[in-house]
Amino acid sequence: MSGKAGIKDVARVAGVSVGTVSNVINNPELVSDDTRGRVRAAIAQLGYVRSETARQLRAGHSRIVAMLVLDLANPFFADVAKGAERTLRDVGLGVMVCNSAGSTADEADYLSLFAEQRVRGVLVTPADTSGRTVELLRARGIPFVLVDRSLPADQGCSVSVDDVLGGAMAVRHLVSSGHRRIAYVGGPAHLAQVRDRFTGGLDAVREGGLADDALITIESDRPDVAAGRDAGARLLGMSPRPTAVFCANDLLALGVLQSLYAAGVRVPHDIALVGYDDIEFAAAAAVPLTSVRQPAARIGRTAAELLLAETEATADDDHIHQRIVLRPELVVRDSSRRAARVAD
Amino acid sequence: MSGKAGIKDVARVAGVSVGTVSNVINNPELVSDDTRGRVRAAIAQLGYVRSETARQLRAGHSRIVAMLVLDLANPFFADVAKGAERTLRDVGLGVMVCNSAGSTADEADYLSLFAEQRVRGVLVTPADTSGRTVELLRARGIPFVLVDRSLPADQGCSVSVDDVLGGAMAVRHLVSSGHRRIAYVGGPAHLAQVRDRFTGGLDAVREGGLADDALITIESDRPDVAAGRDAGARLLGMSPRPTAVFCANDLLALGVLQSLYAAGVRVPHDIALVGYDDIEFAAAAAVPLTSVRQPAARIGRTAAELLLAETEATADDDHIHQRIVLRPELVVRDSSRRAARVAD
DNA sequence: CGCCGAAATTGAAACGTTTCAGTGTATGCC
DNA sequence: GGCATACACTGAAACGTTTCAATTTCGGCG
Repeated sequence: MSGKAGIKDVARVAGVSVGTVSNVINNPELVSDDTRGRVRAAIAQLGYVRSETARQLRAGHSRIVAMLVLDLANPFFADVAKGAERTLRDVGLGVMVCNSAGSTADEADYLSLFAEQRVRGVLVTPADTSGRTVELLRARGIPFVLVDRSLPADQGCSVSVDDVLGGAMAVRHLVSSGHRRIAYVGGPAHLAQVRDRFTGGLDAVREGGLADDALITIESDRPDVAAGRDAGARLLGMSPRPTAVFCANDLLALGVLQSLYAAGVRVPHDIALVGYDDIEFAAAAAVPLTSVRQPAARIGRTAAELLLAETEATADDDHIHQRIVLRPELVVRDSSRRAARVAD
Repeated sequence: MSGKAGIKDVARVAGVSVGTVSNVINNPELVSDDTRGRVRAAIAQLGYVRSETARQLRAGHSRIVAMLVLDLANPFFADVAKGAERTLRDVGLGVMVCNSAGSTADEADYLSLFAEQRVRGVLVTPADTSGRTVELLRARGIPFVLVDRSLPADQGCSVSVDDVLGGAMAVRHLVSSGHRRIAYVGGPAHLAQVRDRFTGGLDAVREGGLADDALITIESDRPDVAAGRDAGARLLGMSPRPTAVFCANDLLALGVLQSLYAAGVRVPHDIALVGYDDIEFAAAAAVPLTSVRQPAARIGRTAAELLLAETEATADDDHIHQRIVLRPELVVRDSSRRAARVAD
């Protein structure tokens, strides 16, 4: 009895036409009080639920925005998703969060699914680095916004964070705390983010009047905790040993911390440590971690707003793509505090 | 040109009827090689993408399964979602992950959205504890499976983990390592999971021939890192001090660890520590954390399978609801190892 | 040579909405 | 009383598929 009632059934029970029922739902002010009451009663009685499917068919597009992230288990993306979700729900759009897990094939599968679903738009952090994903979306005419990646403004909207600035903030903090030998633990070098953060770090070193080799790179092959542990081990073997470490993300920093702790090296007493991303667990580490915060929720919100603007643009050309670059924020915690105190 | 082509356009270009085009897509073996070729060419030429929307309208339900979780940022749910996603994608269903953030109101909103979308089914961890959510789903005839919550088998399918057993495993481990005073740090007592884990712990204590007061409860108001820090502070003030701590989840344990570390109390040398959930960061802690692992991906997979079974049941009564309770697993790491060595 | 059945193809109905040009029906004005 | 006007409501078309009964085509067989 419940899943089956359609607008026609409601119309019959209320003794009106289907058009009137539709108006009661979508334009109540067009209908007389009396009729409206009868129709609402019929709806309640039948347990009628409007079929969004049929509605979409007529409208030509759905009320759903798809979000495709690299890793659902990464707290950063979870926060971005939350931010986007709130904004989109406020305007009545549903959000479908999907996980490409970094796989180009899965990403392509999802893009097909989205096209078939006629989603309203897509928020995406592409796994594919060749630009084919962006190309495909444009070719299919699906509005999209790149998240945590940037794109020349003529090619589409994007929201990213200034990684060069973030790297500079981290290293500037360490330099001004008196550190003169700083290790940079970075994930695979082919990632733009890893390179940008290094570039920023180098800027800060020079700014502080130090030579370039005050910043020593320790390259890790993956950006995770295990790789951080390895990097920590290598760090301990260096001589002279750096007095501070800047990691390209918090997972690496947590790994380094683990190594140092196991070896009895105290943080920040012996070595200061700075991470990147400020994931929830940065504050939860045994030594609360200084980190460069990515404004994750804000990224999500901004991306959602850009997508809405693009969606609402009536003519193709009355929308101007935007490339938004947000500022990160340095959150200083215990892991880098001692040196600061000494320097003061 | 791309987003606009319909099946009729394809039919016109290929010089066949719409029925034939549909057959090429859905039942290729019914169509002659020649025609099939022409139709496929037309599809490619026009960039035709089938409208899942129209398809759903005819079929009466969509190809999407909704998943409603309590907290997307919680790695546990992210893993559950991943497990479910894989299983469902293998049978061609899309997954829409939504986040109720524990809000009953948001949950209700999403349920309405799902009903309007005519989703194929719902995997849900209800924020609502009154059972109204389950009632609503049943009333609307939407197939559902409860995740990480259990339900009498006559009321619906559910997949949960045996929390009493998990608590017992953790405490048994500590008791057999020689601990005689064990603190239990638990979140708000009204949560069934918090109580169950305590019950299991008590079982283990008795089993070990100890008095009930060998397990001392430290109640925290929330299950997060900050609350864990508070609990750690209280723990340090106790006299005589427990030699081991069992926390109702890993976040609490990480908070406790932070307190202990700050106070110079060594883990596991001075105090052994066991968490619950085995989130990714348990292994990443400064002292890798012993924890009771919830088989998150397996929960997701199992729930998806149950939902599929329910969906595929043709008659209402040819499906028997199942209540599946999975076994947790104790993962021993450094945070509880020393005592074990001593006891051996 | 005509008929039959199988294979291939067709064309229209149906799915549940929204939209819109019309049809009534009071109301107010001259 | 006649007429314009606003208002309330109607009914059918359209959205893009799938499905299925009906039709055409064709080779083979009696």
